[in-house]
Amino acid sequence: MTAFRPRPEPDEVAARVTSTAAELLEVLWGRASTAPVSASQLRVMLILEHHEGINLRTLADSLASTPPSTSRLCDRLQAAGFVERGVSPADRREVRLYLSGRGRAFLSDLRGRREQELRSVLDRMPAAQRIALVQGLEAFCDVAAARIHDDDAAARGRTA
Amino acid sequence: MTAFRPRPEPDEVAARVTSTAAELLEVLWGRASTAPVSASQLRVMLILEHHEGINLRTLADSLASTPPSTSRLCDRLQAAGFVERGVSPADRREVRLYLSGRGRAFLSDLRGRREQELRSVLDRMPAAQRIALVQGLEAFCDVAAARIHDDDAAARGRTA
DNA sequence: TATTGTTATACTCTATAACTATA
DNA sequence: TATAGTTATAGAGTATAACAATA
Repeated sequence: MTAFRPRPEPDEVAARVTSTAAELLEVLWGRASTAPVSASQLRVMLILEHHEGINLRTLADSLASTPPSTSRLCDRLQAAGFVERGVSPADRREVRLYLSGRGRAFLSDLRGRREQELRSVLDRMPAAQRIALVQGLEAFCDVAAARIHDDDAAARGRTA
Repeated sequence: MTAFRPRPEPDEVAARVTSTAAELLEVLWGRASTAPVSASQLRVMLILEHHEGINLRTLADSLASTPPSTSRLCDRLQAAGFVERGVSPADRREVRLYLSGRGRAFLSDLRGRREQELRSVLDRMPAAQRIALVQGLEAFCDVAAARIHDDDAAARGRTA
């Protein structure tokens, strides 16, 4: 089906396996309902969780979306009580966005339900492979978080 | 932030780490554009890839969606040339759905771009952890695929 | 004049209800 | 009558363009 590949690189194998695992996880997590929060709203909350007081334009950039769409998303999240708007003391044009207590509680609950789905798989794995998985994923998280952070900083540099 | 947890179980740690890794990956992959295919359309194509000739109702169930929404999704995928509709020989009410050659080519290209994003992380990991990750994820994929397959079969049992 | 955010409008995705065709 | 699929209608998400308020 795919083109001929002589001696696949180790990183290529790793990328293929990780890609497959992620697609399976997407199916698995599709079962842990995020209601009453949509996927888009969830992305907003995940960003707000780590960027207290971010303004609307930066949030739109982080979503790779536009200010009008993001504004409407925040309208509904605010109406639902998961997000709060405030005015910037420095610049009265700017809106400052916060995750409410209810918003944080919701994320915590959702993570609990998703991790339960995960455990149903992890429980059935041989212990040695599970330990290897954790060790590998911890390193993966370190590198991925650093990369995402660096890219965000670079994007701010270009914008500012 | 979270409740007191005496002696966390190994599986709990594994679930938390996997959950974190998945959230990071979601951000990372958000950068590999799926245009001109929406997220919903992509889910349809991923299911059709492994279920040749599935009918519309079963596809809707697999998406945890409804027949009308799924029908419209297929309208657009068909118009774009990624999906084909056929009539069932056994029951003329049923539609049989297929991924077209263009559809398969698109998935292959998307996977290539996503795996490139992944490699940018994997390349920066220590070799030992990368090997551990692959070993762990292979076992994860085996168990997850089996679980998803079992659940699908059980769902068919309840419906039929 | 430039920037931040919102409102106006149009298209996609989603759901429920009503409908057509087949079994 | 029951089932497979589509059409009708309404609400949410998204984008571009036009606008208001502030810098």
